[in-house]
Amino acid sequence: MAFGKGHHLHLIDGSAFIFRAYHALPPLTRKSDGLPIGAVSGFCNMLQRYVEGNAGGDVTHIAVIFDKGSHTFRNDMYDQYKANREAMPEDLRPQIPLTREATHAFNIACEEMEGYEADDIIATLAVQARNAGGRCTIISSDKDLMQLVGGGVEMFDAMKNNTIDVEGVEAKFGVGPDRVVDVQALAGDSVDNVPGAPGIGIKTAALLINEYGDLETLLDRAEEIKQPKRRQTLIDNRAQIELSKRLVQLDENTPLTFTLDDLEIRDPDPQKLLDFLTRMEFRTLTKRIADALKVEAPTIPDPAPAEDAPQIEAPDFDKSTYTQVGTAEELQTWIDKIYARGYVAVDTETTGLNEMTADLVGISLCVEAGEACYIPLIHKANRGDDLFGSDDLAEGQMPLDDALKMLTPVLEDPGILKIGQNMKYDAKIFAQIGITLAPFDDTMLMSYAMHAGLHGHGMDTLSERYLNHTPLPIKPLLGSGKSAITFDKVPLADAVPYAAEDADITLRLWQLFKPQLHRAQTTRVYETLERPLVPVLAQMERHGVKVDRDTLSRMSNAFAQKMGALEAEIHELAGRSFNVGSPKQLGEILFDEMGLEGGKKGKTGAYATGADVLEDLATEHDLPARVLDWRQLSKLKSTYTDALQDHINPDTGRVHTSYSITGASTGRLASTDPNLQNIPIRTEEGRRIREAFVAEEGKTLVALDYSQIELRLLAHIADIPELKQAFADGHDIHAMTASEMFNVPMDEMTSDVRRQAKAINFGVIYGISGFGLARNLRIPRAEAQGFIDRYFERFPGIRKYMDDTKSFAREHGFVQTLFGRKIHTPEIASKGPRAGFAARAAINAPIQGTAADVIRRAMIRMPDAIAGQPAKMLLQVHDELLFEVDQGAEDTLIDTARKVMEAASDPVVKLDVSLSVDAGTGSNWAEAH
DNA sequence: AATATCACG
DNA sequence: GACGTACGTGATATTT
Repeated sequence: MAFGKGHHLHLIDGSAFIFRAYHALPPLTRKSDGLPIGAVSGFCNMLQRYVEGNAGGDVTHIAVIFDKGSHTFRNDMYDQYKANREAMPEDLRPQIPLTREATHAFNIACEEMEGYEADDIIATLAVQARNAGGRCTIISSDKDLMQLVGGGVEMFDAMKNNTIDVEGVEAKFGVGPDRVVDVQALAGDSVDNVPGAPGIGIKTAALLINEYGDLETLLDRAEEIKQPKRRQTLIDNRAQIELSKRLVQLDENTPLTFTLDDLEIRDPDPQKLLDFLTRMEFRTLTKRIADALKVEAPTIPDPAPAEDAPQIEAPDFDKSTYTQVGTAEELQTWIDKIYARGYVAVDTETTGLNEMTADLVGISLCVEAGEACYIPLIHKANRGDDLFGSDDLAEGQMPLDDALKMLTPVLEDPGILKIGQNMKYDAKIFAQIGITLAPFDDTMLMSYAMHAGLHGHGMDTLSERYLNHTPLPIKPLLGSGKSAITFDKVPLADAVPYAAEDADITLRLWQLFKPQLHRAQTTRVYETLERPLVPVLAQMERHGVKVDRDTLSRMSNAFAQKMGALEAEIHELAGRSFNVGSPKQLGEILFDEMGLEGGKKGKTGAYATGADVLEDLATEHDLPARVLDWRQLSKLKSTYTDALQDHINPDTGRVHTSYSITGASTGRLASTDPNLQNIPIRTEEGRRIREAFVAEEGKTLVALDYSQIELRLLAHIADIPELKQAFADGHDIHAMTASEMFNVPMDEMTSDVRRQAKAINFGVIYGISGFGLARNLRIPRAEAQGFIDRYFERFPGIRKYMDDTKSFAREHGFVQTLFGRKIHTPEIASKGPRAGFAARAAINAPIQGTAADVIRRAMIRMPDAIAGQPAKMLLQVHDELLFEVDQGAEDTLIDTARKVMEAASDPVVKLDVSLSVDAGTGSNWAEAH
């Protein structure tokens, strides 16, 4: 039956798929010969997912459309068309023909045409489909295709998972699809190098087109335009605008050599498809598709090890080879294997995620890829959902004490390397029962040292990316929500494969990463900045900080009262009651019901009601000001005075945070459960929460913080003599900047002027923009830009640093700290606003990252330095360390700790600026700071 | 599960 | 009046 009513054609923009796949994935190579295949892999995955997602839908016809060659009829019209395109990356070029092959392998129509862009073919097909009475969905978010939308044609952005219809086009261009080319002709397109009219963007263009109806009328009647500059632009550039229109206008009459009927959906030939995937050596995808096609997955042989890059031969994952260890004899054979080898991958299973309260349930070991065991210790005989089940232990387990007696010498043997994934967790679990795990390697930290900025470092991510293997999920074992059980209730038949596999994966990752670490020259970072931090953090976390429940509870009550009063007042002012905590309802009250000006809706259609918006409104009305007060109290109560109480450990009376070593790409730590790195300090009311963080009876809290560490490092890294001098002279750096920028003598400096200068100094660290500074300081943009210009004039080295850093990142895909830590910035190569984000992140990363390295070094040296003193390090807050020390021993501690912190960069990095540390003491954190 | 908001350096 | 814009985090409440 010929294509017509009831048929639905899907057209995939092939180039868009390829580029997205290329940029979304790390540079994967085919194992056997090193051929880059990352983009092909991503392309196949996206294709597969797309086909899967539409199975059972109404799609009847499908095709992937590609560009062919770089020369098209548009180049004949205008030789600069797409002339500013960057050359295709070297490792992508060989993958292009493979994506065509992939499309054929999936048995999906694959079309291209010399001299035409993919967009023209798509346009022609879409129009044909529409004229035949059918529907067409274009899978692309390319704005050049938006002119086709309407009358049964729509677009689908597979990345954002949303459909672009006529309304979507109107939201983007301000005109309907039929006038999109007119707007594009005027606005031009920097990506495709379409000139358009200088100084006119989409907003203005839409305005003009809507006023005059269409481009031709507008150009004919250009004389009538009131704004002189705009009028002149249109008159002067008429030819260029008309050329632009011809460039953006898609050719709906491409001479196709096929018809819509040739695009009818076809089942793939399993043999052909699997052949292709096998040839590409896509292990995971081959398996998945074989499963979907209900045929046996072909095996992909591992390549022979090459001379220079030793490959470890690893068998496929096979959970049937994992064993359960239940007797002393069995355990002894494993211990013998460990001693024979000198290393072992270890993983613990516990009753929870909180190491302070979780109990050890079992231990898994792995000595060789595929050879792993699980030693269950306290698994229950019955599942937890059996209310009347006894607490009897399951069969086949060694007594806990016997097992630990045998394993402890191994775990503590200095000659046996223990390999783990996130060893801080296991080390804390073992520390609870008096076992000191050492020495160890940690695959999570190895990945962090090599891949920071590229992806997360959890086991699932690493296994999928580097072993092509999806680990067994824990969810089906534990359940979720109310019916969730702890691991000791998991039947051993399920527990053994799950637990043993984790150890197996860890060992394989270690075998893969260990040699790479050396090749990537990140060993020093791993050995000096990551691994030694683990025992230090484990100690701090286990020690915890004392938090006074009564203080928090009293504050909660006081906040609740104030909030109640404010809420009544707010409802009064609004004229009705509503949920003050709902930004959606608040926005409707403010902008719809009360009619306040300046309501801006975000992409979800809700009004923005952030603090900046409310502060502006506060000059007009009392309600926004009350809401701001209410929000502050609400935040303090829910996040701090209420929630912190729940984190007080009943056994220790202290709060034990958990630091994530790999959470922040720059090298900073992150603190969770609870986050103790964002306890309020900036407002008086919030600062009082720190009064609840107290020293134990007879002890004192000591806080030491680096003074202006990031600016000092900026002075060194960007090599700014004036800044270095100011630090050497002990001048207030923000005041000095203010003095320079605002022409205010130092002795007449007001705190407000200094505050502005401080914003500029920090702005520089963040990759400043006139817009950002203007918004931060609430000053006109031109004025902010003026400040920045003067700043760069005064400190030209700063601009050079920013430019140099950006080009380094573009060339290498990463930036580095003074200590060699690499922070990858893959998005720097992307187009559009993402590149801007990436550039600013690249500017910030060496500074923030070096500061993070410095305090890490101080922390690593601290335990030895203060050994013998009655003092404990409790918390780290990026540039601050908090200690608890016996009363009377404060001065000695401050003396020691300050020396360690100030000398932390020695001897690896010789800084041109000194590091300075401020100290404070008190019975609570508010006083000590 | 996503979004908005706001706490910190 | 092209465009969108400080860097790095985590927790909570509301809404989908």
